[in-house]
Amino acid sequence: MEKPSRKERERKRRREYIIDAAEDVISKEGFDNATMDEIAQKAEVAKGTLYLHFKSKAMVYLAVCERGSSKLNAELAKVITENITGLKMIERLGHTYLKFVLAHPHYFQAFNYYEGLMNDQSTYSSELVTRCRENAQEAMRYIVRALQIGMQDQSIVDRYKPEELGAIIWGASKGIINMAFLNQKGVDHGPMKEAEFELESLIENFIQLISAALLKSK
Amino acid sequence: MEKPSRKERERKRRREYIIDAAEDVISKEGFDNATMDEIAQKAEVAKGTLYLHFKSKAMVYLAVCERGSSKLNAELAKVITENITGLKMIERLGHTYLKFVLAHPHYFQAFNYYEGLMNDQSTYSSELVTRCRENAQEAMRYIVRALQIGMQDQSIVDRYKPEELGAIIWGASKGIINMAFLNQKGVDHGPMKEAEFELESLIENFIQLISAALLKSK
DNA sequence: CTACTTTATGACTACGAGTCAATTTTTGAA
DNA sequence: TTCAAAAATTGACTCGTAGTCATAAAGTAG
Repeated sequence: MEKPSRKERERKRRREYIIDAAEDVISKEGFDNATMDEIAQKAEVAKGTLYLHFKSKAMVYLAVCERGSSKLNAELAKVITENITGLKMIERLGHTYLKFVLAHPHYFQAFNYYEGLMNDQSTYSSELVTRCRENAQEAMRYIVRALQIGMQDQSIVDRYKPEELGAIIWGASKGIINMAFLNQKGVDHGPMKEAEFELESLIENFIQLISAALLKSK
Repeated sequence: MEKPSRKERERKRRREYIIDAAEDVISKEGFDNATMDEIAQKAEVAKGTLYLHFKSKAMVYLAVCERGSSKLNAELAKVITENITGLKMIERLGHTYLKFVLAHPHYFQAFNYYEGLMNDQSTYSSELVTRCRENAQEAMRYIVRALQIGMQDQSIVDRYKPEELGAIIWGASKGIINMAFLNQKGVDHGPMKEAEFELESLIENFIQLISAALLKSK
């Protein structure tokens, strides 16, 4: 009989719709000011229904994080299939990431939310946390893959362990983009008031710097 | 007459004591779970008194951030006075930063809190926000200074603008340390489960990578 | 149609941030 | 030393929001 399956799909659809609503509210109100009541209203369900699908507000936010990181991974995956050198791939991954967070700033906030949660109470474990973590691991694996390709095709020095280098590049990219984001908010926020660096130029130079360090000079 | 000054000092002392209490509570309960009531109790004042010194919970947290960044800057400043090459200074700054956040994880969380605030509502402005921002700028300026020294003493290539490079190194360092922190929480958290990278080794390699990119090879 | 199960609802509770009228302490003039 | 005005302190209170749960509605099947 198809009924359990149909019901399951129905449930999934409703869940996705709630996440849509959450994204709307978050984008409009900001992460801190969004309320469960608002999200419920936007999703056209009662608050109680929200809690049938998500155990807590944090879980809703993590669902947004999961969706965002899945979307990001889909774009990163595309880069890996391109027929270019490993070094060029690293550059392309950086640009793809940058473009993604510029296009979807609320996902970037969701990523930060996830990390904040993990930092605060490691006592968090759930299906969603696991999936967010796995997505982050996957993103990093694309970088590692590009590094391996680059070491193979001789475009990248093989002095480093790709896994460790991948972690470094991933972390550093997030840090730089985070900082650059701060600078966009308000005229003179962020630590770089005096110099008017553009987010793009900053990332551009970072990629260049990494390339310089990775370049097989010979 | 000394009275207004004495009163002022008295007030300052009380304020510092409240920040002490906030740090205690934050360290024990975590940033999210800390409550104003707890902080008040720890500081041995009524909640109302807390609000005479700080306009909101956010301001208490920003005060912690400001104190932390001031302490960090004091340590970074010491490095700048050492009689070493600019390149070596960059390494030493990185290690100093790492040591600091390991010793005071709650300050690191406070830094992240500040950045989260700035990301969420740019509509925040106050004496404290300004000071936190200035402290962040100061930290970055130490890096820039080291880069300039390095370019002077020929230990660092002068291909890049020191200000921009400084921003990159500062942002990247924060990102890497943040990620490495995640990994410490719980056995298999963070995006680097499979490989057991140590925070230290990660930063070590990052510094090496930067050095490789900066090294004046000739 | 009916009895039973599943899903949805929103009034309600719990809790913590922030307020403020009342109280205590400090100050300084007489 | 006294006393009244000013300043500092208090904690009971309000208010908003996360999360709950008894009740109602919708769905299912015999």
